[in-house]
Amino acid sequence: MISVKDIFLINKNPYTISSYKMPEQLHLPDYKEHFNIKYEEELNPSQIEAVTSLDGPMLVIAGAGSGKTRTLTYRVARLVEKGISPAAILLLTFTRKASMEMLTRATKLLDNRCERVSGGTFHSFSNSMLRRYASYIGFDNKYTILDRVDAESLIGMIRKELALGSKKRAFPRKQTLGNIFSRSVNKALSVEDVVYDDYPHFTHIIEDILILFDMYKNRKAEHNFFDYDDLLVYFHLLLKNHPDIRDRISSSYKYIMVDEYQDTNHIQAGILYLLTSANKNVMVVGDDSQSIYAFRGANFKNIIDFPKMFPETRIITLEENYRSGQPILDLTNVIIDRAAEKYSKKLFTRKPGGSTPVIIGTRSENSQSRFVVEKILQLNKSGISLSRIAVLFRAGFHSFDLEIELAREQIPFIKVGGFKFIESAHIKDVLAHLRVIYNPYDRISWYRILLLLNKIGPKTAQDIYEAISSEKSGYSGIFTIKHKAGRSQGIDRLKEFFSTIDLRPMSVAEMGETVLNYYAPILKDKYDDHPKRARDLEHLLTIMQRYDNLEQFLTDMALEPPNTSIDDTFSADSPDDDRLVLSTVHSAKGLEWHTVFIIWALDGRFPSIHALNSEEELEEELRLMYVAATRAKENLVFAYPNQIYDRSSGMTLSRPSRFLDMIPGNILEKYYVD
DNA sequence: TCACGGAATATTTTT
DNA sequence: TATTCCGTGA
Repeated sequence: MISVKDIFLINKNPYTISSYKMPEQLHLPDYKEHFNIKYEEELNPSQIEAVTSLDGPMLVIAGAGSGKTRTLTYRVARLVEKGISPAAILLLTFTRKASMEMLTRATKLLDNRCERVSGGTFHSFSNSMLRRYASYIGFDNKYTILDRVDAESLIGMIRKELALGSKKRAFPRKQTLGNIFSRSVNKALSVEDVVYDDYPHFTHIIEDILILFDMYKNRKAEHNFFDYDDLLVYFHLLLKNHPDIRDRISSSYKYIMVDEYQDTNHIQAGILYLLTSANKNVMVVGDDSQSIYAFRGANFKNIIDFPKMFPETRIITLEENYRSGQPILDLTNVIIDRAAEKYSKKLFTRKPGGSTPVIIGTRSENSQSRFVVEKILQLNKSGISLSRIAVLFRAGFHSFDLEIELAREQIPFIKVGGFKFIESAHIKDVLAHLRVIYNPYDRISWYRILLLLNKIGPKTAQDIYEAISSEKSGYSGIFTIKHKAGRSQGIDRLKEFFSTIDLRPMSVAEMGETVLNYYAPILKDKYDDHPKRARDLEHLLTIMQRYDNLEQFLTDMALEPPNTSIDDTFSADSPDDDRLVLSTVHSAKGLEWHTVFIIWALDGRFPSIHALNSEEELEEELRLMYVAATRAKENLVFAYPNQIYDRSSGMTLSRPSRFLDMIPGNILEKYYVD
C-alpha cells in the first residue's frame, strides 16, 4: 500500500486576486468621465472590455474561474456609477443567492444603490411580472405555484380519475408522466415526440397520455395553478401577444445581463429576446463547457445562437483562469478535451502552485469515507479551515455513509443539494394548510389536509372538496361540512383550526404557529421520527418570521426554497461557524474551494449508469465532471470505492470513471488505500 | 370506502 | 432501496 500522506500542497500564501497591469494598446473611452472604482487596475483587458462596453448586445464566453462573477459585479457597479437608475438594470441569474451575492459585492465596490438593481431567476422574474399582468392573458394573479411534488399529485389525481392504471397494461407512474410533460414543454417538442424518443415502451398508450396531458392543462387553469414551466410559458406568451405590455416592460429595463446562459432553455431565450425589444443592451455570460442542465431542457446551443439572435453581437472570451493552479488546469483541460462538441478555448493561469490531482481507489464505500475524513482532519490541522474544503458528488445519496463518519468524528458540515427539506412530507403538510388560506380552491392542498385525517380517504376528500368549492365562500366552506358518525373527530378539529384563523388578522408567523399547534398530534401519530421532524417545523417557523406577506412566503417556498438539508446536528445557530461543505456537483456550480474531494468517481456512478447508453447524456456527465474538477484551487482529490455491486443492473462496478481513465500519471496520480 | 400488505418498478441532477 | 401501485379484507 502506498502512503498518500503527503499528497497535499498546503498553500501558505492564500491566493489573492492579482491586479492586472493594463497594456499600452488598450483603448480607453474618449469621453472624460470620473469613476471612483479603478476598473483598469482591478480587471484584465478582456474583463475591462466586458465591463465598460455598455451598449449593444454582448456575449461573454467565460471559462471556469475566469472571473465571470467579478466581471458581472463590476459591470453592475459601472452602470450605476454612470448614473443609470438601478431599477432600470436587470440581472438574471441561476439562483437568487447568486444575484444577491453579486449585488452585495457591487454594493461593497460602490454604494448601496446597487442593492436596488432588479435581480432574480427567470422563474422569479416571470412570476413577478405575471402577478402584475396575468389578467391580460386571462388568468387570475392570485395563482398558486406548484412545485414538482404538487404537479405530480395533480397528475396522480387525474390518473386515478381516468382509471388508466387499471387497464391490463402498465401505465406510467405520475412521476414519469410529470417528466414527460415537462420535457415536452422545455424542449419545445410535442408529447408524442418525447414519448417516441425517450419512452418508446409507452408508445402504445400514447392516446391516453395525451388525454391526461390535456386534462392536466385544464385542471391547472381551473384551479389557478401554475407549475414551474407555466411561469415561463405564460410570461413568454404575455410578451408575445401583448405589444403594449412588452413595450412597457422592455423599455423599463435599459440594461439586461444574464448569467449562466449555457443553462437556459429555448423559452428563456425567447423571453430574453422579447425583453430586449425596446433596446438591445443585453449581455449574456456563459460557458458551453459547463452546461449541466440539459435534463431540464437547457440547451447550451443558446450560446452559439445568441449572435444569430442579435446580429451586432460583440463576443468577448475570458480565458485566463484565476482560480486553480496549473496542475489542476492541466487535468481539467484533458477532461474537457474529450468532449465532442464545444467552443474551443484553452484556459491558462499565471497562478503559481497547486498540487497534482490524485485519484484514490478504496476497498469499500466506508473506506472511501474514512479516507476522506482522515484527509480532512489532516488538512484542518495544517491550517486549512473546514469551510475551505468541499466534498462533491454526483447524487445526493452518495454522501450518506460519509455523513455518518463525519458525525462520528464530530466534524461539522453543511450539505447542499440533493433532497430538500421543503419536499419532505411534514413540511408539505404544514404548507398545505397555509396554501388553502391563500387560495381556498387549491384542490391539491385540500386533499393533502383531508387525507391526513383518520377515516378519510380519496373519495371522502373529493366529496368534501366539492362541497367546499361549490359553497364559494372561501375556506369557510369547511364549516358547512356535515358530520358523519365516526369520522367527525378529525373534521371537528379542522374546523376549529380554521375558526381560529378566522378570529382575527394574523401575521405569517402566527398563522404558522396555529398550523403547528393543530398539526402536532397528527405529526406524532403519523411519523415514528417525529422529534426530528418537529425540529424541521420549528425551523420553518423561523423562516416564516421573516415574512409579512403570505403570498410572498408561499412563492418563495416554491421558487427559492432553502437548498440545504436542515437535519445536520451541528448547524445549530451560530451562522459564521466553520463548516465543511458537502454538495452535489450541480449545487456547486460557480463556487470554489481550496481543496475539493470528488467521491464516487466510479464508472457507473459518475458517469451515472443511466447515462451510459446515450451519447448526449454521457457528454453532459463529462461536463459535469469538468464543473466538479474546476471548483478546486489548490488540491483536487478523486476517490472511488472498488467492487460495488449495482442492484439495478446486476453489474459490479470496479473501474474509475471513464473520464479519468487513461490519463498519464504525471497529470493524475493514482493510489490505492485499503 | 378505507387501511393495509405484498408486488412491481424506477432509480440523478433543479427552477 | 424506497416509493408507488394495486388488490383484498374489514
